[in-house]
Amino acid sequence: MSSIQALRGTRDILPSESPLWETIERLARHVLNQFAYREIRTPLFEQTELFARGIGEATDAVGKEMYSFEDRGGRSIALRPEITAGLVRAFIQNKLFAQGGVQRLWHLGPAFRYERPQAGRQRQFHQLDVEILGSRDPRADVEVIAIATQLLNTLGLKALTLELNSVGSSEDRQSYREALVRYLTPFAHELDTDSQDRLIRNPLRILDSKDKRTQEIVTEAPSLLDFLSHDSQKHFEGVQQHLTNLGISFNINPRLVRGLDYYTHTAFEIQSADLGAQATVCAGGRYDGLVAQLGGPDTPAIGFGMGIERLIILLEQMKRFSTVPELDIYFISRGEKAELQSAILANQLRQQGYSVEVDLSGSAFGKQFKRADRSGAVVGLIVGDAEAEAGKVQLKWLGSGDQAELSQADLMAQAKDLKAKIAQRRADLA
RNA sequence: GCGAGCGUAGCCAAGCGGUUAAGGCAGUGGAUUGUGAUUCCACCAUUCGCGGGUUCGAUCCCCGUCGUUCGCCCCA
Repeated sequence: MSSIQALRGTRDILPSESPLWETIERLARHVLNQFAYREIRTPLFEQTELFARGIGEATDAVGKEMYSFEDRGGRSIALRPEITAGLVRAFIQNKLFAQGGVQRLWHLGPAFRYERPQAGRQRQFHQLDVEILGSRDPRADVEVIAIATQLLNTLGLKALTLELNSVGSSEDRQSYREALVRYLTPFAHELDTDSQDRLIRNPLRILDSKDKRTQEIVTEAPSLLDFLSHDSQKHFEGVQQHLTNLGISFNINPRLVRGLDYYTHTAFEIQSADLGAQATVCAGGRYDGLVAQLGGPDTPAIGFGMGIERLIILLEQMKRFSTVPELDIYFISRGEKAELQSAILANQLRQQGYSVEVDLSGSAFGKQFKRADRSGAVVGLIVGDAEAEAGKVQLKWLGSGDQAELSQADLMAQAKDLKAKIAQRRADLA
């Protein structure tokens, strides 16, 4: 145990898991392309102040969970606890607003929070972040939701629910907050201790308390939806209308409250029952004030973050994706001359577009065949002393065991043919 | 930050106070200098996360510590 371990809450993504990550990344890229979103890559760390100002000093993500430190120049730096703030900073700094119209952006990468790890939660975790800046139109809200649902559908995930709410403008929320506190204060001593604390710090969060008694009290509480201004209400109705038009079903949840300060109007979460305590795979909302708050021009925006690790948990439960690499050819050779020849042939075949693995062990043919079998290759090419002398090679179909000898020159001459046959063989198996 | 469970090989594990620390998978070598999911044999933990304590004796009991898992808080 004296060897160095990965830090708590961090994890290695091993070769057995990385194909799943690649699948998610590939499909995400594809769907985002369909929606005309463009990738942006921003730094993993930023000035601490960006997060303090953008996300909110009082939020847990910033107040107690941020990895912040002083660099060698005495600047206060933080690893990003989420992606939106940095993306908005880049939007402002690079004056992307000057290109007019709306900007559709996405980014996939790690974020960091100093929390106790548990199911679906790590200190370094990955998020797909999708944002559309410059539109107040409810269709923009629905567009990002449509991206999320299409991506999840493409991955084959079922049994997810879209929870939808509007938290209104900051004025709406302010008046609601007062009404809520007015209602709850007489019950203060009956609330669970966490909620008593929240009554002062962040009353809206009491709405989704897990405590039974608190839940009972909250059922009778005034509803946020009754405090929406006319405009807020109209926007919310627009969102619902467009969702319905697109055939995306949703569940209005007046208790859905987002954790970060910058949200306004639309708030949504996509949840799964199969994730344990962290049910949310994807969460987002509108943040019309954030860009201005960070020093940019007044720009409405909406987006979401999707937790890749949580997605992976769901996909692994389905066991739908293969983790076996696609290997065409496995080279078996023994003897100095044979090993030399097979190295050359392997390289030529790679240049022809094959994926080729060469057995380097020099061990008995029996062992090499065993490894060839397990490698998942379709074809085994064997060069021993006899073949090396005669300039030949044994071509073996590892599935059926059929084997034929041909000259190395013929092998290369028929390389195109072979490729079609390998594809055919693989299709037959699938 | 708080609560609970668990740490025996690369993986899955049995043992729960007496000293040879089961078994399975994987791996390596061999039976078989050249043909693979069959079979057989051998090898693979001076040691049970780490430190301390109790005991004649501790993988097993106690304390601490680290890690891990699940939950709370919070969140993707």
